[in-house]
Amino acid sequence: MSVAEELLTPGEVARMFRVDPKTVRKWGQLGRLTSVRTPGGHHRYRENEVRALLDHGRTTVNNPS
Amino acid sequence: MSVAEELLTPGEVARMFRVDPKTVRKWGQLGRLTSVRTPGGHHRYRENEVRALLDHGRTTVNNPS
DNA sequence: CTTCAATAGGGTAATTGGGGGA
DNA sequence: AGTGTCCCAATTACCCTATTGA
Repeated sequence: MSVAEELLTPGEVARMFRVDPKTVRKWGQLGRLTSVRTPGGHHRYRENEVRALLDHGRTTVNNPS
Repeated sequence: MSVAEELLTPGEVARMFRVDPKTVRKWGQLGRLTSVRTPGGHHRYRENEVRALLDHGRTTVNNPS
C-alpha cells in the first residue's frame, strides 16, 4: 500500500544517527539513502529506510551472567 | 514504539569509561554494548546502555570510597 | 508580502575503523 | 584475558555564504 510515506529532513536523520546533517547528505550522494529532492534542491529521506538502517546495525545481544 | 534514543559516539563512551575508543569498539564486538552503525561504518552506542553499564559497576554494597 | 530557521555547497581538521603487536 | 599504541585509509565534524522552506 503506497500511503504517503513519511519524509524526514536532513536534520531529523542526523539527529537519529547522531551525525551531522552534511554527513546525511553524503549518504544520499553515495546511494546509501534514497533521497527525495524538493523543487528547490533540498533533500528528504524516507523514514522507513532510516529506521531499517538503524535496526540493521543493532546488536540486540543479551549478556548472560 | 521507537522514540528517538540518545546515541553516543565512541569518543564519548571512551571518555566516560576512561578508556580508548578502540576498547569501546571491542566491547561492541563482544556484544556487551548495543552498537548502532552508521552507513559509513562508524559506531554509535546507546546512552542508556552505557549508563546501565556504569551503574552496573557500582555493585558496592556499602563502600562509596 | 516579510521574517526566521534550516539546508546546500566546498574545503579543511578531527575522529573513527581495522590490523598487528606490546 | 583485557587494554594501549603504532601504522594506514575512510568517514565524519565544523568553518563560511547564498538559497530554500514554512
